[in-house]
This record gives sequence, structure tokens and C-alpha cells, in this order.
Amino acid sequence: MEKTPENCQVEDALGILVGKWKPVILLYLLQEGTKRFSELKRKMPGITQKMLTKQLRELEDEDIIQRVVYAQVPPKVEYSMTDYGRSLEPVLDAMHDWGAKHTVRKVLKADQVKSS
Amino acid sequence: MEKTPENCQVEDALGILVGKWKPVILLYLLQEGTKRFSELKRKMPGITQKMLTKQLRELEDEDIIQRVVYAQVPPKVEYSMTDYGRSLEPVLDAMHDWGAKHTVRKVLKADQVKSS
DNA sequence: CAGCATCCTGGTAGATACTG
DNA sequence: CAGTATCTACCAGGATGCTG
Repeated sequence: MEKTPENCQVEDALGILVGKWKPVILLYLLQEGTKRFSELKRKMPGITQKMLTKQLRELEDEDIIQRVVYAQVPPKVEYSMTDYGRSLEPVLDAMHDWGAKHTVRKVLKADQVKSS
Repeated sequence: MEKTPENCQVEDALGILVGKWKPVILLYLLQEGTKRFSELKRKMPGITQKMLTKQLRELEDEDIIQRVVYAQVPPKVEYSMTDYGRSLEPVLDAMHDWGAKHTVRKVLKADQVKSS
């Protein structure tokens, strides 16, 4: 597929990644494997149950993550990356690498302002 | 910089890329070089002047693109990528590649539903 | 030509409370 | 434990009109 602006496929990846907590959720699942709902919640202080549920549902709808419910009491639900979801890893890597450089740059710039 | 979720640098790249028209604008400037305001506007039927201005300003504030104003009548303003902005290209590439695969996958999935 | 000022709207995010 | 159900706040995005 050509990389012309008229034929922009960037939006798809963007659409899946946008959401205040999605990148973090994906990084957890990619690096630490399967996680329970409560584990994810604990890892992300500040997120509400509603938001976590919503973001997970959206990722599930896109087949990026998998949701497994255990029929037991108390309930147990586990989330993990799908093989397909793992294909997003290079994208996240590229973004992370760029973000790291960008952060460094912002710090340098702030220094310049200070010393001027 | 480590790629731990606690230290997520993905958001930075995401923050710069989100905006309904930013990826397209960047692809135009990356692939076709310097462009005037009106040229960009013509390329993107549907965008309003206000939105184009806004998106361009935001990209400029992040030093991704450069804005050059020619003191003449009628006014002429040209936009181009900065060297720094060009460093985003691998990110856009990664996202485009993924998006292209994703599109194919969605088509296949739709077919499965139809033939079932 | 390029852009600002104003007003409007829908959806994302969040706070809070309740349930199988 | 892992969710729904409401309600509220905010802002990106958009329509329209004016200007150096």
C-alpha cells in the first residue's frame, strides 16, 4: 500500500492508540503478559473503573487484546494481547523512541530559556 | 530510555500526531516538500481555514514544521518540515504499515461475516 | 491570501454510586 | 472482583463572518 497522503493509513493505528490510557495498558500487557482487571487498575492509579473498562472494551473490539472470563466467585477476568495486537509493538516502539528523544529535547530547550 | 509503562514516552508522539488532519498534513510536507497555506487547503477538501491554521500552529509550536511569512501583498506563507520534524517519519511509517495491514484484515473479516 | 474572533455542538474523560 | 448506570465538565472540532 502506498504512503500517499490521499491514502492515509496512519489514522487507523492512531485511532486505536488514542485514549488516555491505551498506550500504558498495551505496554503492560506486552511486557508483563496476562493481567487481571484489578491488577491493571492497581498499576494505574488515577484511572476509574469505568474508564479502564471502556478502554479495554475498545481494544477488545479491535482484536488487539483478549478477554477471558472465569466463571467463578469471586469473578476473575484476564486480559492479554492477541497475536494480532502484538503486531502493534513496532509502532509503539517507534513512538516510544521518538518520545524519548522529544523529552530530552524539551529539557534542553527549557535550559536554553533559563540561561538566556 | 527504558520502555516501561511507568515511564511511557508513547504519549508524546501521540499527542503531537492526534488532531484530525495532522497526519495528512505531515505526509504532504514530508513527501511534497514546502507548501503554501492555500495549497494545503486545496489538498484537503473539508478542512476549514480555522482548523488548518490551528493544526499548523500546533505543529509549529512543537517545532515539527516551520512557518515562513513573506512580507508582500497578497500575503504568502509557506510551511515545511523542520529537520526535527523529519525524525517523525519512522513513526509515521510504522503507523502507516500497520494501518495498511489492519485495513486488509478488516476487509477479510467483513468477508467472513458475509459468507457465513 | 492567510488568518483571527465568535459561537455552537458532540463526544471523551471523570466523579460518584450501585450490582451480580 | 469486575463491572454497569448516571450525571457533569471540558475541549476538539466545526460553521460563519470579518480583516490587514
